[in-house]
Amino acid sequence: MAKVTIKDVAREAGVAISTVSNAMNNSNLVNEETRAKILEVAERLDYVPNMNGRMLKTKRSNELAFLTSSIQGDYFTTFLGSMNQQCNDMGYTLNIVITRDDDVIRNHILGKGFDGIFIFLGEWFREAGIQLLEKHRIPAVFLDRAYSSSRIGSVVFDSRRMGYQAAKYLINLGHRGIGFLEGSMDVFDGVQRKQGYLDAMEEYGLPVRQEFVLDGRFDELYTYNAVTSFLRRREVEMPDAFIAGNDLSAVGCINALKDAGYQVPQDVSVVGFDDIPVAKYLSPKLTTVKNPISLQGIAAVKMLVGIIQERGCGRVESLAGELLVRESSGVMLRDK
Amino acid sequence: MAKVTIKDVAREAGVAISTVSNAMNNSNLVNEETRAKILEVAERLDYVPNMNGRMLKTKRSNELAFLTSSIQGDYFTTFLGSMNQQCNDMGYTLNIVITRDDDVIRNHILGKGFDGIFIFLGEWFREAGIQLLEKHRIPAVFLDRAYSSSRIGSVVFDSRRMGYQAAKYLINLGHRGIGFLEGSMDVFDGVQRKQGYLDAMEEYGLPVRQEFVLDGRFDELYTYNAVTSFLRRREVEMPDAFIAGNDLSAVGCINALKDAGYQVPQDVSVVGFDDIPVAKYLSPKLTTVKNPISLQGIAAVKMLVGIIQERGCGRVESLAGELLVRESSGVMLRDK
DNA sequence: CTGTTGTTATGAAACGTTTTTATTATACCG
DNA sequence: CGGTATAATAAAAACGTTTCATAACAACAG
Repeated sequence: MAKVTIKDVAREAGVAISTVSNAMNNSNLVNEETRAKILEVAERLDYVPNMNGRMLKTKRSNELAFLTSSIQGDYFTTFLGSMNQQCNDMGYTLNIVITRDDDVIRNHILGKGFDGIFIFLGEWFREAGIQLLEKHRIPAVFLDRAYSSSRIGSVVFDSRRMGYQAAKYLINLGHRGIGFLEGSMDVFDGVQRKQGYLDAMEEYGLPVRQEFVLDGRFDELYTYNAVTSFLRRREVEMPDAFIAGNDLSAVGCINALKDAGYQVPQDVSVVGFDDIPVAKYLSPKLTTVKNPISLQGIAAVKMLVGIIQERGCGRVESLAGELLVRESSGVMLRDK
Repeated sequence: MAKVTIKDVAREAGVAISTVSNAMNNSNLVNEETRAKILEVAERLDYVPNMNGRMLKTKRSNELAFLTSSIQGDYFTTFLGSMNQQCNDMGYTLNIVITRDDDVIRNHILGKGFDGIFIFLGEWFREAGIQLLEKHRIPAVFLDRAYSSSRIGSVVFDSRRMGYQAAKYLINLGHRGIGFLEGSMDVFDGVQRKQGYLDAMEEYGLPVRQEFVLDGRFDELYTYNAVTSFLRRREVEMPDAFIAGNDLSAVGCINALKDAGYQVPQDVSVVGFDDIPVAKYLSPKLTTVKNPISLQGIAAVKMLVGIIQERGCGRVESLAGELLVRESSGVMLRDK
């Protein structure tokens, strides 16, 4: 069955297509009786306006795009759930596009007519992309970096502050040799969390021992291997605590410690980031910094819509988290 | 900066717009020299063809839609990851749309010009939706029900067979009073898994005791409550095993049993469905039926693209799973 | 010199809308 | 009854593409 267009409706209802258009768009230019007739016909024929035709004319789509390099893990789904809901509440449809391809990214930014773009592409989105956004004045909000201009904003988790707080918490427990399992250094949160940790160590006059800073890449297995090989080098002194770049990394770390015969938290405390759903089922239950992902998503939508509707302009919004003390940390007292 | 169109490129390159179009679409109608010039200009101006204009003409978008009522949980992200990859490999872009709204569904089916649709809407998609697809001959593949016609197919997990196998496994261990924690009865997998369980019970001549069949709704908390209140009714005899509709439900069940003082699997065996990532971290590690989600996603994409390109027609494809025996089942011997 | 063929480039129509402008019908007023 | 304001509808242009028919031009055969 051929696609039914506004013409079909017009013919069937015996009016001009402009009248159908007006009737469908609730214009008050059309007689109530005529409108009723038209709506009845439209309903009967399953008429749905062709979005391409419409957008070509109106230049507004009420569609937002979420460009992301991945949706694996609870982190992303939490994000997407809250953002999708908030978009709907504000009258927009969210299109989620998983890609790492420059051309696909370009097409979505320039060719699809989205009203605005959320960007969570990490290393897959670089300077050239920002130039493109700026040059063509595309409203955008970053979720994984801090950048702002008149039409571009960011909503980020204040990883630096929370990294600082996590370290301070361990220091106050009496820990002194605190190691850090850094995430990816080309990711905003990776850099910031580490910086927060360094801030705290410096504030308390504690030396940062380079051999206590391992590369964990936000990955469970990678961290497991890194910690295991670290532990094998028996000549090095042991840290009495680890801050991991995220919860997955913390899990890898704990498993490596256990497998090497250490007890968590009796021998070593471990703190993670994010509070993924499993965190509280692990044994020991994971002490972690809760990431207000849903709130971040909602704030991002509000900001982007604000920019689109010219009610606001781009800025960097930084959200605090919350340290959840569970079982993987905290045993050590000052006297150990 | 105003959006740059094919006209701008044409003017700048000193050719007609039809020539630009031909040059961009690799037609061999255009002189190599001219094409080079045009591509250079297009690149310089950041020209990206407007998809709406293009689709209006061509009626092909190379875009597929995935309509889903939710993306919470590893189940969906696994799906989406594999499907997205497969779509890209086959030259399509996947648009993920989370919705439960009839109008949004209608608009996406009829108004956006998708080449085809994946549907995972459960109870949010009913008979009227199928009628719409059929009437307008929209290629579609269901992932959560078995339906087929010339332009519509399904790729489903063979839940019935696996429900049967799970029950048979428990029966062979010596279990006789096997309970079932049913999922949602308006979901394909919910119905099928239960049916498989009933098949096995019947085959082995075991009576199905209605009071052993509880409503778990695929939900951890809901199941926890259901099992807890079941256990409180002390007059009823205890089942010696439970098959849960999915892993979440199994987790709720195990927690309820533990909290009531029972041991798993010493007192009661529990088997789940899906093999969610946490399954192997739980204590006891969960015995479950692995759901070949990625394969299902890939098969679905292949089927939909086949229908679109008229290389195949709709049918029901049913994928087997695999029983993973871990720690939450298996202790009982015939002599208990 | 005419007609044919092949290669490139162009002009114009079409896709399905919205929107602006024009047309028609109706009612009202002096 | 002529004129004018008002309401309802229609016609036409425009949005950015693709595509098809046509044009321009050269080369070449007869």
